[in-house]
Amino acid sequence: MNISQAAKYCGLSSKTIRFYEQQGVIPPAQRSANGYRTYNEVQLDRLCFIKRARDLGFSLEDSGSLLQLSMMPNRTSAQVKGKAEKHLQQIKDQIAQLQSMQAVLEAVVVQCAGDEGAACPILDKLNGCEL
Amino acid sequence: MNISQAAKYCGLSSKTIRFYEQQGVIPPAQRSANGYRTYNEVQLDRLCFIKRARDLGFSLEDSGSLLQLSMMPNRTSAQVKGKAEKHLQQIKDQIAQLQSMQAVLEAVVVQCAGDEGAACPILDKLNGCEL
DNA sequence: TTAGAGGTTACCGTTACGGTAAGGTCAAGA
DNA sequence: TCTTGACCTTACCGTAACGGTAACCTCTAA
Repeated sequence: MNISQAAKYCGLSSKTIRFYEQQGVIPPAQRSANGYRTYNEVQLDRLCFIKRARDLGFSLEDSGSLLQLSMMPNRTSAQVKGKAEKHLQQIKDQIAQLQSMQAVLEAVVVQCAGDEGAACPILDKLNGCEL
Repeated sequence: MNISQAAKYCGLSSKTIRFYEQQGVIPPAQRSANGYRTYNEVQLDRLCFIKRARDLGFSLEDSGSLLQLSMMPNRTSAQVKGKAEKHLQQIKDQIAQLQSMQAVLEAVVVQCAGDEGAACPILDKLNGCEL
């Protein structure tokens, strides 16, 4: 299986797969006689694993670590859970931060006429006026 | 007022202020005889404006555009509201995405024993097992 | 034979800074 | 006066996770 087929199968781009390989997130793909990368089921599974971890917001480095753990029989679920919980907390923090931005923005957008006039509560807010 | 004092006043770093100037987000600061940047109230206000916009999640480019609008008497509040609403929508999208990650992660973290065993629902999930 | 599709490496650009280096400036103490 | 430390300057590298582009090779079908 060529790289573009593997990419389509996993929902990645060819460039992304090469990048993962170059970063050491996945082991180097085997090459056929013409130098093209080839992928078998095991490699496909690894790619999909990384894709799923990335979709859950894990960093590429963490995704690689999780893949390593997944392949180690002597791992402990505590190791994995630790990483997952840490990541989960980061997500919660991000959500909280975004929600506070959202609250301020919504409050101020509602008050803005959005017409041809120059008066604007949004700019007032950014200028430090309390309102 | 020197750059580090201005930085402290606005809650920025000196490097960040220099970066903003170099990016054209704020006009170049005046220099005293020794070549040091100096800041007066007007410049401080601009810096704080950018800081507040950044704190609301606006990109540096958008923050600069908003500052431009703020200084233009012939602006319309519709221009500002348009940018704010677009940004607000992006924030909402980000929150939704993070929340879906959070839901999956929480569901799977709860099921993980987090002990010395190798069995791990988190890795199962990443390996594509439905559970 | 040739065109087009797909493969390869390599390098630049993105965002918003932080880190570090190499050097000039200023105020205060010995 | 000398020095020391804190502050300023510019300039360049690194970050995360790719996408874009160039220059070139390889395969397949008409």
